[in-house]
Formats: sequence, C-alpha cells, structure tokens
Amino acid sequence: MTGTRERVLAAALKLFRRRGFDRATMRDVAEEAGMAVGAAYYYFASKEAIVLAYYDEQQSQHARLARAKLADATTTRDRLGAVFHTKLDVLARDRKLLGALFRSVGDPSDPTGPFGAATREVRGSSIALFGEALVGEPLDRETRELAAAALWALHMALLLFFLHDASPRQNKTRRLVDGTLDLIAEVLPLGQAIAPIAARVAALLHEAGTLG
Amino acid sequence: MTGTRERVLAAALKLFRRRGFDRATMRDVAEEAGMAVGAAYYYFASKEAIVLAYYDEQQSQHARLARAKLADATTTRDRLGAVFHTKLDVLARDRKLLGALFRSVGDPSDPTGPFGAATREVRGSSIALFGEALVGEPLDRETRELAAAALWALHMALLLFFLHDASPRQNKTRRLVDGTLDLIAEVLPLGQAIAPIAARVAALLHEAGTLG
DNA sequence: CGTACCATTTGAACACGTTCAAAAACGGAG
DNA sequence: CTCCGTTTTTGAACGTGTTCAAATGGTACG
Repeated sequence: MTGTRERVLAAALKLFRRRGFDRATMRDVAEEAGMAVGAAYYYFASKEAIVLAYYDEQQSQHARLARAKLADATTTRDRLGAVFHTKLDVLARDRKLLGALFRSVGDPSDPTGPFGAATREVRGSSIALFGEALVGEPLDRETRELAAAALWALHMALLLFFLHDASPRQNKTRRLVDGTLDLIAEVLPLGQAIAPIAARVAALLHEAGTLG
Repeated sequence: MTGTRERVLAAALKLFRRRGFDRATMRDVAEEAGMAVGAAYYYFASKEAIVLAYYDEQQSQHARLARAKLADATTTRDRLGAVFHTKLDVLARDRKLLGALFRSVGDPSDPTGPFGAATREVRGSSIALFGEALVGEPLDRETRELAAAALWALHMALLLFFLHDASPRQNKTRRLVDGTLDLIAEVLPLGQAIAPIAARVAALLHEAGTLG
C-alpha cells in the first residue's frame, strides 16, 4: 500500500546516497522504483524537488532529535551544542545530498535555493529551533528572533564547511562547532559590557533581514 | 588578429550578461562567435570554465581599482571600504554571472567552486588584496593572513547578499557593507581589551583553515 | 610542388533532465 | 457489466552540455 510517491523518494535517496546526486540519473531512479520516468515527474516537479522533500524530512528528524536533547540540557552552551550537533548527526550520511541543496544558492530566481520561497517553511522551522536553544537568555522577542536567524546563518556556513570536510567522520567540523559555541557562550554573559556592540550587530542584522 | 578564444569569451559574456548564464546556450555562444560548438570547447573545457576565465579578469580589474583607491586612503576603515566597494563596482553589471560561480560551492569534488583547486590562484590574489587593507594595523604575519582570509570569507557572504539584493542599485548591500566595516573599525582599536577573544577567534580560524 | 605532421574546426551523436500526447488503470453512475 | 470522466503511467521526443572521429587548414621539409 506504499504509494508511488514514496517509492520514488526512497529509490532516489538510495541512489543519491550511493552515487551522489549527479551520477544518479532520473532514468536510474525510475528503474529502481519500477516505473517509467514520466511517473516520477508526476509526483516531483524536478530532480531537485526530490531533494527538497528530503530537506523536509531531515528537518523533522532534526527537530525531534534536538528537542530530545534540549530537554536534558541546562546551560545555553549545552543547548546550542544539542541543536548544532544533532543537525550534523542527521546529515552525517547525506553530505552528497546536502551539496545539491546549495546548488541554487546563487540564483535569486530559483525558489528552490536555501534562501528561496520554496524552502521558507522548513527554513522557518529550523530558525525557530535555534531560537529554542536561547530560552535561558534574557532577550526580548525581536532580539531573540534576530539571534536565532544569526545562529541559523552560522549553521549554514558550518554546513558548508561540513560538506567540504574530508577528515575522518568530519571530526574537524565537530571541533569547529564546539570551539565556536564555546566562544559564543563566553561572550554572551558579558551582558552590558558588550551591549553597545551587540546593539550595532542587531541593527545590522535587522536591516539586512528586510531583504527576504 | 583577435584569437578564437577571445571571440568565444567575448560572445559568451555578452550573452551571459544579457540573458543570464542558463538561458544562453553554448550553441548560441558559438553562433554569436561565428563558429561551431566544438570550436568553443577546444578552448574552454566547459561552459562553467568560461565563467572562470571571467573570474580571473574580474579579479585583475578589482585589484587595479582597489589599489588606486587604497593609495589615497589613510585610515583602515577607508582602506577596507576601498577594497569592498570596488569589488561591488566591478561586479555590479555581472550579478547573473556571479550566481554561476556559486553553483558548485557545495560540491567538494568540483574544482571549479569558490573553494576549489581551479580557483586557488585567483582566491589567493583576492585574499592578499584584503590583506593590503590591513597595512595600518599592528599585526604579525600569521595574524594578518588569518584576518585577510576572514575578510575574504566575509566578502563572499556579502556577495551572496549582493546577488540576492533586489533594491535599486543594490543600495542595501552598500549600506550593509558600510555598517559592517564601521563596526569592524570600531572594534579593532579596542586592542588589548579584546585580545583574549581575538586570540580565540584566531585559533578557531587557524584550525578551520587547515581544511583546504 | 608534394608530403607529413600538428593545430584547429566541424557537426553529428550521446546522455541527461524534462515535457507531453496518448494509453492504461481506476471508480462511480446507470 | 458498460460507459465515462479522472487519475496515473508510459515512452518517445525535445533542448541542453558535452564528446569525438573526421575534415580542414597551416607549416616545415624534401
């Protein structure tokens, strides 16, 4: 009783993971799923759209895993670590897929990119998740949202590093994440001392954010 | 007496600028240059390789323009402004081309990406240029190089913003650049006060840098 | 001039993502 | 069961980037 759509998605992910996005053709995917190419296109507008479906799924998994760990974390540092590291856990097997998502990052006319319209909802969920890591910080709503968006942007940059990271099990990325979060955690409690600079950063982010 | 290679490059850039990278086909390019498709491929390994040639050219222009302005700038803030803004000046007409460069950013196996092997030389020149903006700062060689690389990374992020920026003449990006540089310029002279944090950032960047 | 050799150019052919008219399968009404 | 409209599936065909064997052009040497 599993639908055709699910068969396509499963076959595609299987081949994408094994061979990479480019080297698995839509004809291969259709054959693996036991149907003609046209049938796959009946359910997915494009090859890239299949990756978007994965993107959705991945986000749900990340939210689930992250919240489980967030419940046990007490410090902001631990909370940030939970959200960042579970993300890497979820994506660990799928670095080849991740690359396909970045492909349209530089094309404003393509809604499919990480900043595009087609990914708005997932992006919003992801940003919100980073916001949950900040529940312990005394921030007003607007500042919290800005900070969450900034953490999301940071995590995107780290993902870029992640998928270029050839070290075993991407240990370099893990250490980089920890180092970065340690730094953030140390700067945060400085509070009023860094308030003027924080305000400047916030103002910049705010104006920049009005782009999308 | 202009060679075939130049004719291809000129025709390609003309069409890429007018129609965008995707909507100009290699057949169009060859026709515009007055030859068969195969001839174009004799000089450029791929469509994307044409953009890399542009990337080279653009870097030379940027270096020339930036150095002209650097000569007149006295403060670090002005020097940074010179390097960042001349970059945008050079690319102002070519945002559509810029997007093609980002296409392979997420594919570690593609030497053609912004972090790839094929662009190492241009990337090095560009980083060095950002280093020249720091001549007024009392930094040892290693720290200067790290800072230059960090500025380069910042400029890449700003370019991403730039090519998504739909505001007239990309004024939003201009303001964002100025705001960011003001902030950097204000933080820099704090000197010893921020030394511990600066060292932490430097250590992170250093470890991260050993990736490529 | 003729011949051998290399650089250049040609255009048909290939593999790919994608489209679409037609065929098949389905499901409710009579 | 038959009919008819809808949903789903098929596979040939299109446009694209790219390849490559063959044709062409040029140059040095006898």
